[in-house]
Amino acid sequence: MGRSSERSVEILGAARALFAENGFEGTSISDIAGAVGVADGAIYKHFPSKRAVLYEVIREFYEPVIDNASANVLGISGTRERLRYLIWLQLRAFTEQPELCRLIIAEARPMEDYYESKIADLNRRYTSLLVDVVRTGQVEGVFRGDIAPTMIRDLVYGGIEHIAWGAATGRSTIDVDEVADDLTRLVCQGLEPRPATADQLGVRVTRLENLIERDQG
Amino acid sequence: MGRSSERSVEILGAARALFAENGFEGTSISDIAGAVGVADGAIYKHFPSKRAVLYEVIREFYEPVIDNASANVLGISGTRERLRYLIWLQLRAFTEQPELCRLIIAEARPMEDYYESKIADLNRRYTSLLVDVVRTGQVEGVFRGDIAPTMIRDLVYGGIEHIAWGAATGRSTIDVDEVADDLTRLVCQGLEPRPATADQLGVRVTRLENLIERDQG
Amino acid sequence: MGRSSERSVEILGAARALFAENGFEGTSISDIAGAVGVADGAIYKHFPSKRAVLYEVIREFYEPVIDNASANVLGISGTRERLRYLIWLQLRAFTEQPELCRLIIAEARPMEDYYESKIADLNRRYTSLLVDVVRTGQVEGVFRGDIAPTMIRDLVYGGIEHIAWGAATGRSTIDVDEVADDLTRLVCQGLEPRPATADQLGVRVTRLENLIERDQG
Amino acid sequence: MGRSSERSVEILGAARALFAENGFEGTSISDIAGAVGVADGAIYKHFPSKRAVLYEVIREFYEPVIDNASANVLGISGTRERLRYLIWLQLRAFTEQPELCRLIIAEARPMEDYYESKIADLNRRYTSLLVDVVRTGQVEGVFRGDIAPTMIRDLVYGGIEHIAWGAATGRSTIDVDEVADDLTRLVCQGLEPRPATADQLGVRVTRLENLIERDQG
DNA sequence: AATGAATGAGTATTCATTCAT
DNA sequence: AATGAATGAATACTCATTCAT
Repeated sequence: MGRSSERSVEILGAARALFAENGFEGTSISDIAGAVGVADGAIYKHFPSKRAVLYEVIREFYEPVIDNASANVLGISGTRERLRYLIWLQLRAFTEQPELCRLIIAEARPMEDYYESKIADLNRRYTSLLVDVVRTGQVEGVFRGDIAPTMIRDLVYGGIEHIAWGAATGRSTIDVDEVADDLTRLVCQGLEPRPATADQLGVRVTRLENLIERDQG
Repeated sequence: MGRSSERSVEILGAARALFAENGFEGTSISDIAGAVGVADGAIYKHFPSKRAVLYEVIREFYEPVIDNASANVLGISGTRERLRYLIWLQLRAFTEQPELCRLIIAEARPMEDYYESKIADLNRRYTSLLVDVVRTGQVEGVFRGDIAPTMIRDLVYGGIEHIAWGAATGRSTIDVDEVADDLTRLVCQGLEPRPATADQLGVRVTRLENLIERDQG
Repeated sequence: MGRSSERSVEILGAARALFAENGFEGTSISDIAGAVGVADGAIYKHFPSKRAVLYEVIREFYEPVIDNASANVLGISGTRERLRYLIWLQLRAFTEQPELCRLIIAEARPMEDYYESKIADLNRRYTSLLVDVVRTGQVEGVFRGDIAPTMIRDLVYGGIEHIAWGAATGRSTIDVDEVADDLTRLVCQGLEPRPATADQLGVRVTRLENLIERDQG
Repeated sequence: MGRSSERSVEILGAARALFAENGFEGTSISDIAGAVGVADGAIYKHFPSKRAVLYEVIREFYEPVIDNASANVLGISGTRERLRYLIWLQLRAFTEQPELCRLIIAEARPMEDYYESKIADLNRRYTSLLVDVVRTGQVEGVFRGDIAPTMIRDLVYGGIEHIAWGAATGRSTIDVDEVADDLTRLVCQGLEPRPATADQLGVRVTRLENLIERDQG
């Protein structure tokens, strides 16, 4: 495999730095070759296309994160703790490597062949960890069963993306642990199975009263 | 303003259709000029750049939605109902105009000057409606006060984006009303201020018992 | 039509000279643009592709020849004279413009879309003149009717191509009038309808005797 | 000679198949090396260049055909039969191996060094068989002596090329024996030495009568 | 307001050939 | 005989933007 040669490593290193700094479209094969100190054509001895370089850069960064997450999540007991771990992990990844995360979200994901790529596979493997945690929570009765676990997955990862994006672009700052706590508490409480409380019923009664008054007004 | 001339309207109409179909990068000034039936150069009598055309197309679509939302949200009583309305509105926008939403998310947002653009301003105005609702909820005591309203904003809009994206790209289907109900319930319940219930404590006690037993086993 | 602009004329002139000298593959768009004194991209305001330039160069040369041939051949009476005229015309074209003929034969014809191109249409129109002449000769009884006119067309034009090619590449020299006479005489005599002669029968009898002797040997 | 090593044979076999399928330009050294299962550079231990591989592929195919033709033509008695044999042989070659013939005609022949190559030599040796047959016919009085044998060679091989080309590209179909008969008869009759016949004179007299009447009308 | 020709920089990819090992 | 990484030149085509008319 070309993947293991020293030159491939050099190319990926240079590409990673350039992609992070200038984006995928903003980086040419010539830029990468120049940074490595080889001719343009040499890149194609190691990778079949520019996009393959991008995908490999992402994979190299993504895979260990996923392997690590897969291994650790099983060692954590308790649905809530597992959820918090996955939320915290993603927040930390975004906070520590905002450029690579931007690359994945803003450049790789909109590509038309993305959903057939290895990267999308990795992403599915990764996010399915959270789906499994939620599903287990539902089975054990810790979570309500009337909500799709995939919706929770989208809510959590979409939410984290937006929260972290603001921090990554310098428009806000976040404390990873604190945000992880807040999100976990929100989601767990939101998913908590419980009988209707007087409070909750009160809200619904108010709404009905309003509607009725409007009709009569 | 040249923006309101008949020709400008024609240009924006053609651009909107082409951008929606082929994306921003996939549409050339020549394509737009050709669709309108004018020479390439004519576009520049009405808009300073291709990107300005994009931003104007988005603004034209976005602004009425925001004005409508701003007006309506005030006519709705109850924090929960207001929240549900904003969630439902965003889900419907995504479901009915997936191409334009894709344009905003995947093409406009990654642009480097996006956050200084009018579109970002519009977006801020729009999403601040939700921030205000949450803040009001906190003031009124309906919501916990220990969580940043902006975080809720990011969570809700980021979550909706992911949920709707899957539907827009055909990988899943959603029922707008149902999802709006689910999300509203989840967030409201998650934000509900309340002392620990026996139920909730029970769960945590059980967990501790489990951990202790494991240590002793 | 861009075809009529002065710049188009300049481009075609430069392309014609360069194609004739260096061939199609041996000429780049940059070469043509450079010869005209414009930027590379300017070529594409007048022609959609490099191949379109080639086809237009050929058409410009070919069309008048064909129009002229179509008009004149009708003014000539007698099948033999018409045939000789077409043969002579083709020989002269090859002798006077060997490079352009080479371009058509060696570069345009092997192209995969050639048979769907305008050039192939022109060629068909041109060579069908000879088919019509032969067919008329057959109808009038001047030529035998037991041979396909299209085969004669292929024989004559294929033959001329080879004959003239040797001259064009400097490997031989030809006298156009003389060769035209020879070819015309050969083809007309070869197509002459006549009863079997003793000579001819003798040849065939000899062949049969040989075959029989071989079998008995 | 390295040419005869086992590896060389493998290379030529792979190259032949690939050239026939994808053409010379459409086949890369890498393709050939890959098909053989060796590294790219290995090809250059056996052949000095890609073009040399092409020429060798053609030679390997061509030489036996020529040796066979040379041997057989001497075993055939009668100028007409010899001529027919050569015509038939060439038609059959085209019909059975259209791809290799296409390779020679459309790819090898247009190459600039073709006429100095071994292939051109082979071709000359091959086509000179027909020149010799015609010349012998002239010496024996079977053919007119007032026509250059090389012209007959060009006419016959050029004609066959065009006739067979249409069939090879699927635009027509041919029956090899029938076409061989037609061509042989046409050429032999066309070359037949004979005084003007009454028939022939009759045609010419008629034409003159027509011309005179037209002038008087 | 409109034209439309011109710009000119920009770029991924291919491939025959070489050469140190 | 073989490797296979490296070369480096080569190239058609695109397109936002300008500007003389």
